[in-house]
Amino acid sequence: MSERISEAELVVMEALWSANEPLTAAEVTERIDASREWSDRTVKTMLGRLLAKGVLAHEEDGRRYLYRPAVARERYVAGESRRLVDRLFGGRAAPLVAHLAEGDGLTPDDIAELEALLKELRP
Amino acid sequence: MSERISEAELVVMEALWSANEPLTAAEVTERIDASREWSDRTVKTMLGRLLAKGVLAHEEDGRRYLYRPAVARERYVAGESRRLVDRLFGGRAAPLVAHLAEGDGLTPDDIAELEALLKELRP
DNA sequence: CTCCATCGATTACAGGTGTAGTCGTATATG
DNA sequence: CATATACGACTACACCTGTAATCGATGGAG
Repeated sequence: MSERISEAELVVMEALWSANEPLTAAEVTERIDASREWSDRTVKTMLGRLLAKGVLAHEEDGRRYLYRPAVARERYVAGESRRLVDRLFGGRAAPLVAHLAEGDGLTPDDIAELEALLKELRP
Repeated sequence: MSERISEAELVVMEALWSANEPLTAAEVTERIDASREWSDRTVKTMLGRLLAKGVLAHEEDGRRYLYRPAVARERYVAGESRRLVDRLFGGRAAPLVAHLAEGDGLTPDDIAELEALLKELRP
């Protein structure tokens, strides 16, 4: 089910997650070109690998494919977050936040948002 | 300065970070064997690569080396945390905490700790 | 009907990673 | 001193990743 997604592959996934409909390879490439300068070949390689990993699905549309995420972004992001917290903080989130805070990682907005969030979580 | 540390390499770094003194390759291997089952060759390969990446330093002790971290764990952990937040949350920490909370990632202790932390950060 | 553009599939290839094995040398053992 | 051993350096090799190029089929242009 959930093979790891590499960084370059993630760029492609983001393009598909942010579209709310299945895209052709060409459309994916267009949506990426803005930032990165990848050839369409490169994008197709990524699409193929993501298909093989099972994190993309494709429907046939004539002789081409329409690609669509097979894994929700929420799910992926939650998994990666957990991995990091487990690997580096023994599974505890508080030290992570402490680290982010230390390096000016938290804006006043973040702080307010977190306080609101915690208020909700408190029993 | 800060090349990326792979997952297997991280295991070796953790052994050295948790020791408060320089260790020989054999000592590093011992400290790892508890959990993983790596041959001493494998550990030596990691040590060599970490040296090449500049995240370890070594002093000679007779004809062997004593290895010692050249990068503080704090620094590494802060960097990795930032990378994740940038990649997946557009640089904002609050959504990360929200995700962790959602998946039972926060214990009541965590919540209390975070509230205390935020209280300090608030201007 | 012919030829070109396009599509997915397959192949390429260098650098990183996981997991060792081999080599030459120095040292401890007998 | 001779030899087994332990050390670091170098080598191995399959798989993943980033970044494409090539191939065979097909559909559209003329």
